[in-house]
Amino acid sequence: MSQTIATDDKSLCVLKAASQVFLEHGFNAATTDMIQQAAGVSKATLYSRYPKKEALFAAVIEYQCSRFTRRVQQIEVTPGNIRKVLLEIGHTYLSLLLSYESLALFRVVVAVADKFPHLARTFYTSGPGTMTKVLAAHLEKAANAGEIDVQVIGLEAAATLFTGMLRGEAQLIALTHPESQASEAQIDQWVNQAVTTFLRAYGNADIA
Amino acid sequence: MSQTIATDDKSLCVLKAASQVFLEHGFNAATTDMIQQAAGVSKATLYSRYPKKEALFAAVIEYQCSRFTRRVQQIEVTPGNIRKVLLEIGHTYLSLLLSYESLALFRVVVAVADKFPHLARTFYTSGPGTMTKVLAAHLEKAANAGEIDVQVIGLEAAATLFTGMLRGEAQLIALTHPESQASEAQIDQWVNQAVTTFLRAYGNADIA
DNA sequence: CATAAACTGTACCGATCGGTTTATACTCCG
DNA sequence: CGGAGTATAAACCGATCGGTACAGTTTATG
Repeated sequence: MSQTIATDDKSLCVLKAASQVFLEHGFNAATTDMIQQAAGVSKATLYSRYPKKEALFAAVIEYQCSRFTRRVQQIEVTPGNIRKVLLEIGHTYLSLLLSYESLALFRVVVAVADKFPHLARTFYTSGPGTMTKVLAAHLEKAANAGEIDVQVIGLEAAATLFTGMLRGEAQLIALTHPESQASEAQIDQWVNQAVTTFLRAYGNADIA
Repeated sequence: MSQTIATDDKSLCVLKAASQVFLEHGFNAATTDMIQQAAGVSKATLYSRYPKKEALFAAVIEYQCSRFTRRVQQIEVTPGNIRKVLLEIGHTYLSLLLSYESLALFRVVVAVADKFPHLARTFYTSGPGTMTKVLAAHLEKAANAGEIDVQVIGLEAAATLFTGMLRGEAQLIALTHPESQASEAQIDQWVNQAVTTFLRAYGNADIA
């Protein structure tokens, strides 16, 4: 556990290089030679830090998950009405989700979920789990302010439904069309549709 | 193209065996020996039908996609109000989506999307694309009957938002928790939440 | 400078895998 | 009967990969 987090200059260097290689090629196709070369480090050094390929892979995934969690938690919104808040959160989250690293992490983790169930669960908690919590907190504030009413389904369910709408089509297209990058306008459209729908369902009439 | 579809007894046998092996292990981890053994066929026969591992893989994915499309198109609903229709479609689709084969197909296709962009696009069109079309048709009927009003965003956008809500959390949990199978009650809850939210947003008041 | 530790580059081992070849048997058709 | 075509099991080839061994070089320390 203490060794999964790089405490060393070289360890961190290896971790970053391994992140690149694993995220680009996946677990099987990534070779230790590629990682060693990308890190500018000899094979012996690599194996002195991480005894097996699987251990290095686990460290990489946990590292990337923690980075992702941090970026989700750092999402800040300028105060305003709930529509503006949702638009801002939605745009930031969707942009993050459609970034190369997020998509690659998703691909890799899902691909090896059977082999590393522990990492898959960590990914779920780090990504969607954290986002649900963050969003639920904002929804609660809006509910207390009387801007929305989600009593019918609860805060968390409302949050996951919103992120579901947000993510749904966008992530699917990004995953299955790896050569094309979503435009900013396209992202805005997805966010707008999700926010509009959510507020029509749970926003108070004078806001929607 | 004409050879990607099995016209032969043995070809079909190989295709089915290869489906099992590829869906379970992914492209890299699946070996031609495993496929040959599962098909009860010699290596020479296998290579006489599909010249390379990649060709066999492509045939498998296309085959599975076409099966998936057929199953989506065959979703039939007993006539009734839009809420009942959405509940029924939602339940059927979500059950299909959370089945072992669907999840495995998703995992495999997404994992190799960079290597086989063509297959990834085929998957998108076969799965979510078809579902959107089917659902949009039902929504159109409901709109003509005055049960819903989706003029604000359009039929297709409404359909993708609904499937997004439906799929969102459910598929994510299934993908990252491979050892646990979603219960029927859990599926019902997801469907109910999505339908409720959708109708609160776009259903006419006397129905919601 | 001396010593120990760590690093490097490379060669190597054993295993696996995609794909080919071979030697043999079965089946159909004239 | 006989030959063409196709099936099979099994050995085999070349390449790749995870991991180890090792001889020599750098670096930190006292």
